[in-house]
Amino acid sequence: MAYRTTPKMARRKDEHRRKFVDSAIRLFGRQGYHATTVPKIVAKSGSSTGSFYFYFRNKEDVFAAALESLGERVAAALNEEIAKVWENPLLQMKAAVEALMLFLAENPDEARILIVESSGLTPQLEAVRRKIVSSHARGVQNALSQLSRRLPDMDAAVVARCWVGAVYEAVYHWLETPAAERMPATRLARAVAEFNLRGIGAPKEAL
Amino acid sequence: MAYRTTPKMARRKDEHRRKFVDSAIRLFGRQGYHATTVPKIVAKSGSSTGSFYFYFRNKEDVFAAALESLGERVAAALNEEIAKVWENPLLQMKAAVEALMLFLAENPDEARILIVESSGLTPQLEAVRRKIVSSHARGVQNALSQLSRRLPDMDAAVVARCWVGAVYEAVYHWLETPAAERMPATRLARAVAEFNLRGIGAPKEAL
Amino acid sequence: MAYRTTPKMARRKDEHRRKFVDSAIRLFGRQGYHATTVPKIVAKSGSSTGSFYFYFRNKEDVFAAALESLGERVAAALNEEIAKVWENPLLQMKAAVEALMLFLAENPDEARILIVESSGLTPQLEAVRRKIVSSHARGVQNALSQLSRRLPDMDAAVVARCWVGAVYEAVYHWLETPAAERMPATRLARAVAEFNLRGIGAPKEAL
Amino acid sequence: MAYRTTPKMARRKDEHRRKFVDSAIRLFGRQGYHATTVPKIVAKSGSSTGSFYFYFRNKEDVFAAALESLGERVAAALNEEIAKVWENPLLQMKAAVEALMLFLAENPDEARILIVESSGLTPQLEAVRRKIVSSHARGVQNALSQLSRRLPDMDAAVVARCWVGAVYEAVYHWLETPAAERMPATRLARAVAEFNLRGIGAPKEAL
DNA sequence: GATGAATGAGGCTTCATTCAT
DNA sequence: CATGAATGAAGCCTCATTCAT
Repeated sequence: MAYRTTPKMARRKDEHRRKFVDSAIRLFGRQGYHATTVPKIVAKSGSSTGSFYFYFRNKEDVFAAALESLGERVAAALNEEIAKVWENPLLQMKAAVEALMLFLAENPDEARILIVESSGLTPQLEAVRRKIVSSHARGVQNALSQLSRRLPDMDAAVVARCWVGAVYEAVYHWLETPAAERMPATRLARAVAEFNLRGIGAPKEAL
Repeated sequence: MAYRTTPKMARRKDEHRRKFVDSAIRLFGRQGYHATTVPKIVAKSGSSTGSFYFYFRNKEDVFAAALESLGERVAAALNEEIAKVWENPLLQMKAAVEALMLFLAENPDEARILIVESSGLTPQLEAVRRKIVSSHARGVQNALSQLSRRLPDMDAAVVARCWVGAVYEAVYHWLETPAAERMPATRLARAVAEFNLRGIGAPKEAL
Repeated sequence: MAYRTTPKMARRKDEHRRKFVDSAIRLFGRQGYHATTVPKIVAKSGSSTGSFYFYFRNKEDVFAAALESLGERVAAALNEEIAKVWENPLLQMKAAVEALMLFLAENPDEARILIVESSGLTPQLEAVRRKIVSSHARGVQNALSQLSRRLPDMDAAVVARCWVGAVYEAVYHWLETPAAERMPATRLARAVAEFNLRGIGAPKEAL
Repeated sequence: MAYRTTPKMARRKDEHRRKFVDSAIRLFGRQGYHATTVPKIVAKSGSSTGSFYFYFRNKEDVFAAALESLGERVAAALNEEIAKVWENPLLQMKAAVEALMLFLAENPDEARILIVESSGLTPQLEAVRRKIVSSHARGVQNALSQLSRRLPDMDAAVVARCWVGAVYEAVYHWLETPAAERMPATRLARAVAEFNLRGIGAPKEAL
């Protein structure tokens, strides 16, 4: 009678699904959305077409899953660093830039997906991407609002976008540079953080 | 008799080719690289498949042509504005941001091609794109080097990337915003210019 | 201990199987053979794929079961009505047409399966279908043979087919007509019965 | 300049398209709609997938084309025979049944498509089928209306359906019968014609 | 007996590109 | 030079069926 879903089965299912997402991240990050075909994801996962479509509605759906998984990890990395300096908004902002940059520098596939591959796709995916990017921008906007007395008058939304754009482009360029010619990631992170802090008009001591 | 090509014929040929490039820009800008098919370009150009492949090696080739055409127009727009304030590097930088932003805001198809659609493509195309983006960054870097005595020590290359990234992301977000909710392009341009100038440590008077 | 199957279990088993057949009839009747997928039948039955394949060899097998179930019900309906007028072959034929038509009109899913959905399938299924249709035709043929003296010379087998074809096509067309524009089923039944009786050369009084 | 479409090219195009339709009729008639795959049609046509989709929007589209081609041929066959007896509606009806039956008996693939394969498909195809079948039914209805004074009161639309249904089922059954056991097609045609004429109440002399 | 995850063959379709006219 | 019909590789996805639990 009714061998219902055992916990063991559930775990296997989760792992199977995660295997797909992981393979997808690797492929999307390296070959891009369009060059990554479902058969490739399936092959890399060591699974079957049928299973793929058991777990995902379609290719777009895995991409969304990849993006979400990635978003969670970025958020976790950011929050951890920000929490360490909770008492000071300026330090938070600096920590945020640096944490984000380091995460992206250390996870190039994820970085490419977030920065270049997830634009210009379907509205669905744009929405997922926007959720992630906006959460970065919003973090900046929040911090800015707490600092408003001490900072020059600015259009917070625009500034937040500049802030994010500076990070993304810097990382992207860094990733495109042959590894041998790259500066250390930490130095890159610091430079971008300084640019951004100056951009929002932070006092020199904060740098 | 039998001279091969009259000047008139050459002009006609150029026009034919240009028609393809123009159609391609409109389509790539609105539908993206992959959604834009060769048949669509041909149809919009009122020409034929055969002619298309007479003028371009393949689809990638029109995209490159579109990108180059676009790059020239951006450069022209930038140079014109920069030339007006040639005596002052800081003013030049401000003029550059504003000119670039206005150009992109007024040419959304071109903007989308440059910012979002040309990522994740073949190395060939990435190279063309990078050439354009880098030319912007290089302009910034040059200006910076002239100012170095008056500005804080910075990693000029990184700063230049931040600078470009801020512009692109701000425009991108602006373009994605429904037209009814957008701020005026000029205000956006000024806000970004200020962010960037502050980012490079320009004195307050320069803003 | 260890008797294998109690009567109660057997009943449960039957019910389980019948649930599948009923769901299948609904789906085959409304969506057709090919549009009806095994997962759909399973879902509608509130059961599981595994169980489905325990009770049926394959999809074709449920369809056959559906067809057979349907055949039995049609036969029962016919026999009941025919029995009421057992003494008079002409009345029997009239009763048969009317009973068949009313059954089909009242059971549109069954009608569609019998008339339209079961064509163009495998030889196996065609055989099952033909068995049912032929049983109708045979009934007609039998009745005809009893009447042969009073009726014009005819090819009984052909006439029987015409008889059945007239019924099916009339019902089919009636079912395809939007409910609002349909004539009452009883009137349809009478009209077809008259056509058929005239067709076999029945005297006017019999109509 | 401008080697526009020559007549020769146009003819080739027509022939290419017709080759597809012919192959499709053979396959649809023998294997049915679902068992007939696009690859099979392509193979039988000795052409290529690309060409197929150049001439037809999709599989449904060839089926419609096949149905239409078939409809035209049936109509032509009917009209020819009917024209020979234009002065007498009853003779017309008889001629119509016989012509239709002979056409179907001589073109079994077409017959199967019309009678069994074209039901229960998409609304689009149903519409095409209905157009053909209705043209038969309408022919009957018209003839009936001219005879109404001399015939018993009947529901003309229903009678027309019965008429068509009788023809179809009789032919279908005849086609399913092994060739060795079949009666001659002409005898079948006459038997069905008589059934139908009696069905509409034609006087004995007309048979 | 029951469950539902897993499989993979194969269908439909698109589109970049070639080539005869 | 121009035209557009022709090609076929390859992608996405469905679904009947199996099998471990």
